[in-house]
Amino acid sequence: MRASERYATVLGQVLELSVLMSQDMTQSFERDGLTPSRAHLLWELHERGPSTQRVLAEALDVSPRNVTGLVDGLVATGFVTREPHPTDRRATLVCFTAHGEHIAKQFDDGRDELAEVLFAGMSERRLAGLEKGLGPVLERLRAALSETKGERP
Amino acid sequence: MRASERYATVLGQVLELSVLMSQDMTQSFERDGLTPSRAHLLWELHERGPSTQRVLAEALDVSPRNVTGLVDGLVATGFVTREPHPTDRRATLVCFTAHGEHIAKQFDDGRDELAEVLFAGMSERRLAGLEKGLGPVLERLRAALSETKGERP
DNA sequence: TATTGTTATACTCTATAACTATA
DNA sequence: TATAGTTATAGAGTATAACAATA
Repeated sequence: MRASERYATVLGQVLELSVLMSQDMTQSFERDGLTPSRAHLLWELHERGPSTQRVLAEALDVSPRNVTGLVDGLVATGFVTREPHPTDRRATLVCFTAHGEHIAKQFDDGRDELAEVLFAGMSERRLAGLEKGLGPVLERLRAALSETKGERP
Repeated sequence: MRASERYATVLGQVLELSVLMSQDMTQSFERDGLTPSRAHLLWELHERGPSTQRVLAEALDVSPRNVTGLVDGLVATGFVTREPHPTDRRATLVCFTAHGEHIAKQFDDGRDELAEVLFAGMSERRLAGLEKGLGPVLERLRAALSETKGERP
């Protein structure tokens, strides 16, 4: 098989994988009454602990105004609260409620379950091959994206 | 390395890949003044040739009303036209303009470029490893998704 | 003066339900 | 009666710009 054909085959797999993963993610979020964007915010909050909206806006690469809306929704549905920032009276700290914390922890479990679904019973050799193949692909994709992002300031 | 650790590593790669791919797709679409959803419609139209909105709605897994809006936008920006269906006067055929056709063909080129970015210079062996690793992952993910989809009728 | 978050406004994507014209 | 596409309505996600309170 020629290289260009192999490229097309593997790229097809990568593209399908990307589509299916995003479907899978979306479905898991909906399970808990969350939208994808709100779940993403919860995930970042889980990673960082109580954060200002400014920090969340940067983490999500989204406008501050947008974070206002997402946090509004999460407050209304009982996932997070807005607490006063201890030293900066302009800022608010977004914090988990007990329920929000619980759901966020389930994200970790969901990840483990997904890993089990995808890889259970795969040989160590096959897994290593996958890892070594994906590594350079990711590096190149990261590089390509940061280039094109830098091009438009 | 234990299997569960390997799982976590590879799953991390897969998740990042999925996020980066969707970023890459989004950026390429924007390049031509398109939104992601409209570009997706164009892609399906490119695959199928002139199609009714009903067919597009099913292909995109989206409501007929939504297709009306997407086609409205694409007509307004000169990518497609609505033509009368030759035998069914209820239906309209969505067809490319010359400009739309041209952009849709560029999608194919973009795919080739992306393949080049991701895989150029990779050994045949590494590529084969990647392909053989991704195959079963995709199968399992497809199966998992069709299961959960079937669960909620 | 600069930063945090908000209000104001607008556009895209999405859905369901009711309706028109046709099959 | 069923289907193709529309109007009507609604909600989420996104953005920019102007503004208040605070740093």
